[in-house]
Amino acid sequence: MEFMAQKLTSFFENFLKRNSLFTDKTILQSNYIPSEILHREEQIDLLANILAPSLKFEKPSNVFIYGKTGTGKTLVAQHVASELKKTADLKKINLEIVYLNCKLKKMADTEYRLIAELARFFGKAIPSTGLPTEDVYNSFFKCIDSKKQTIILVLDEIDQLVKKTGDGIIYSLTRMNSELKNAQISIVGISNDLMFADYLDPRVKSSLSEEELVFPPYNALQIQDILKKRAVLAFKPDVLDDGIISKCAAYAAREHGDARRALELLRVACELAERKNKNKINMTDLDEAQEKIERERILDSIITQPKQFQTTIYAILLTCLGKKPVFTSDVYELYKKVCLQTGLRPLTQRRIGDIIAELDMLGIINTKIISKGRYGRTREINLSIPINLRLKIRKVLEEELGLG
DNA sequence: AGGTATTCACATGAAACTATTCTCTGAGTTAGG
DNA sequence: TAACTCAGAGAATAGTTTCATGTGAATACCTGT
Repeated sequence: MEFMAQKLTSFFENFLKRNSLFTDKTILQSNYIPSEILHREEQIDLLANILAPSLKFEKPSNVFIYGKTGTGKTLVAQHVASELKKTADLKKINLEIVYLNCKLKKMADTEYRLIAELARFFGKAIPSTGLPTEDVYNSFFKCIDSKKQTIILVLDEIDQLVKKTGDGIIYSLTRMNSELKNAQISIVGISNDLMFADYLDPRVKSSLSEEELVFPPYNALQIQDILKKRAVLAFKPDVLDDGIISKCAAYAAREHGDARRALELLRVACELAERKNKNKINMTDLDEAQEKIERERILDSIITQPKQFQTTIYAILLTCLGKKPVFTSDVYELYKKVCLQTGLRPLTQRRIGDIIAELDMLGIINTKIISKGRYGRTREINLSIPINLRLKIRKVLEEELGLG
């Protein structure tokens, strides 16, 4: 005991003595807003031009921004918005910019919540439930029309909202302009899904995308630039071995140019190196970081799933141990048995089918709909969990579900 | 042999149901004047 | 009579169930040579 305590104390002492490889870790975190945004000059310019009329109290065109994850859409939108707001405040112009992420659960992922959130932004107290949506609309409407002002509404991940609840909200919002006497609203929609516009009603589509902005993926060189710039701020000099940044960039470029991922990779690699008491990062750290990120992603998404989902995953896991091609029915049979053991009320196959589809979305499994001709049509399910992780996940799930 | 038509075993859609959380409304109750 | 309490009606939402319809290609079934 004494010895252990001694050991711990000295560990902590060493920890403090150990010089960190970072000068400022926050620079590499995804919510950090850099002072200068690289390789997006064109988009920044365009967006600024589109929104600028608001400074003269002319209604800016609605804009539709799309590009894959990690291409800087949100960053650019927020940057332009905050600059615009600064100028407007300086010139005493009534301009409000509201940024809402439609994907955040319990925030703006339904029509009611979106409007409620907007109304709250303008100082109304709106309860989370109980009121008819219509009332909230009215309340919001009255509130913004009480004075002459321009409102720019930035809706991030708008595709999630529309997929879930339809395009009625956007329609109402765009139409609102013709009823407002004093105020005016413009919408900036941001979407990851390039095909998103196809789901929209043509009328909504044309009004939402009066202007369109496309964010192409970064290429490897551009990611390198971004990484280098941040690395200078985030790390102490000479921490990075030659080639680390370019390898990092190469990884990310392969993953459709996701800069966020490249930054995360770099950060995690550095943390690992630091923990090993090294004063430089090398390729091994990078590889380990890659693996760690993947592992945590999977483990985390599994642990946070509801019981029914976990049970389904467990059933898939076990079914996959046996034979090669695994179908929905196989999983369902095993799922029912597992439910019997855990005392969980089994859901219908219909529902399990949906759950399997959702797990596919999450990237925990891989499914493909195949036709077995005369013998029907079903999903072929594959686990996309690396083999060395499966045992661990199985144990975790057994614990979560209370299985012996 | 070559060409349709069937058929299977689910997928996929739509609507309706259940349960929970929370508001609003109005009837009934209470306390003070 | 004003203030308060409390039950009931009604909304929003998430997670399901029920019922209905869709679907790709391996087979079964023809057809005419």
